Amino acid sequence: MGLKEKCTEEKILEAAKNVFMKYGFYGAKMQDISNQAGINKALLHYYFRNKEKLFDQVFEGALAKYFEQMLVFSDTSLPVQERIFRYVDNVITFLSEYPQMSMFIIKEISINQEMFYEKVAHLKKGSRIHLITLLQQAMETDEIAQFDPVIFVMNLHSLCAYPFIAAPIFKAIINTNGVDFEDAENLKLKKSVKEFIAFKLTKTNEKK
Amino acid sequence: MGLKEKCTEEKILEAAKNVFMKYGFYGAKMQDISNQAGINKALLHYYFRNKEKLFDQVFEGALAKYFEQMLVFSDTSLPVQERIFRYVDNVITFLSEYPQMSMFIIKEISINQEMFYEKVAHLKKGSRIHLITLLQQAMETDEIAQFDPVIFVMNLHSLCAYPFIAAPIFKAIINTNGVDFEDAENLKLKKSVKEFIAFKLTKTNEKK
DNA sequence: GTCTATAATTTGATAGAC
DNA sequence: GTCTATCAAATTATAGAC
Repeated sequence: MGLKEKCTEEKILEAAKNVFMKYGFYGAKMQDISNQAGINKALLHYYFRNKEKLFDQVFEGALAKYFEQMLVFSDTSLPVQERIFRYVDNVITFLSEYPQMSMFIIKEISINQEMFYEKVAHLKKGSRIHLITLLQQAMETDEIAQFDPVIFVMNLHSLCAYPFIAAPIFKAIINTNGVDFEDAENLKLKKSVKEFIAFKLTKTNEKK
Repeated sequence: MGLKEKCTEEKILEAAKNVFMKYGFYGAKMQDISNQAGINKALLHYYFRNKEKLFDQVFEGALAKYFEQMLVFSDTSLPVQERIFRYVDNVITFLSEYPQMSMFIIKEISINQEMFYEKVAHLKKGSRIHLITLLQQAMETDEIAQFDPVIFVMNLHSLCAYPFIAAPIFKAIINTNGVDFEDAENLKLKKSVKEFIAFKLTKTNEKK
């Protein structure tokens, strides 16, 4: 495969990523994608056969990147809290580069759940440690405090992902109040999330 | 307007709400809506002229309901923390009834931002107290601890809204682990969010 | 008000020249 | 590999009978 060929394919994938992420599968138009890639519409079909296959490639890439962020949970050389801290750093940095990533993945999954189960099964192969399992084990050895791990994981993901999902609405509301929520806020967000983690992992008041 | 007429219009709106929320504007098909409403496709146009106008009605209704949840911030008879607690109860109960609400609103806004600014401007007329303003005032009078109100509001909305947004993906991941995240978890979620609020509002360690 | 039938438009996909 | 021209299918919207 020549250099030019690969270049066109990448231009298409890049454009497809942008358009699919913004508009979703149905909202994205092949014409838009080819325009943004600066090539002819017929070439999309030449390289990817049809819309669905092009979408799949974009979607799988996004999902894989998202799951990649969680590899740090498996780093047994670090204490549990430190692993979670690093995950927070990773995922917030990652999402500030791809702010529409969470929304894209979730929206497409909510429309077509079956698709997801296949892809996840594939990604789980990587023998990674699940955060919930990790927390349960750390509670048994008293490395961390006792709490509901499911709720905690939900809270954690909420704190990290939602600010980017809700950026459009939040910006609109906040900006009308004279405050500005931009990338510079990421540091504050990381700090706040870690504060929450430390609070949950070290507090001693939740023993039912 | 007769009884039967109103009933048809409501059946359409109900069906349109379901279909638009699940599939978004582009993914929703007029045929699906009419099928689900149990009426003929042409009637959609008779009552609402076109797809866009039908969508607008659904969207505005959703947005208004969401903003309605925040009225409790203006209840000056309650202490600040109690207002926020009640908001958490309200919004989580509300979202468990309409779990696709947040996603729907955010997704459509991210596609068409201009639309939103009009609608928000309209909704802000209601002389309601903005939570950020409320927090700032409470900090000045030392009713609550000092912290960044913007990050806090972001955290708060994250903790409440994201679990419902991410329900499809979270269910898929968690369930494969043998755990189940269902409506019964709402109480635990409320408790956890309130714990976070109390922690932020009463802690004394953040003075830079 | 409600339906059937059909027009008009959009859009994904293909054929074939270069 | 890339383009133009065109097809085929899906979908919004309308016309007109009842």
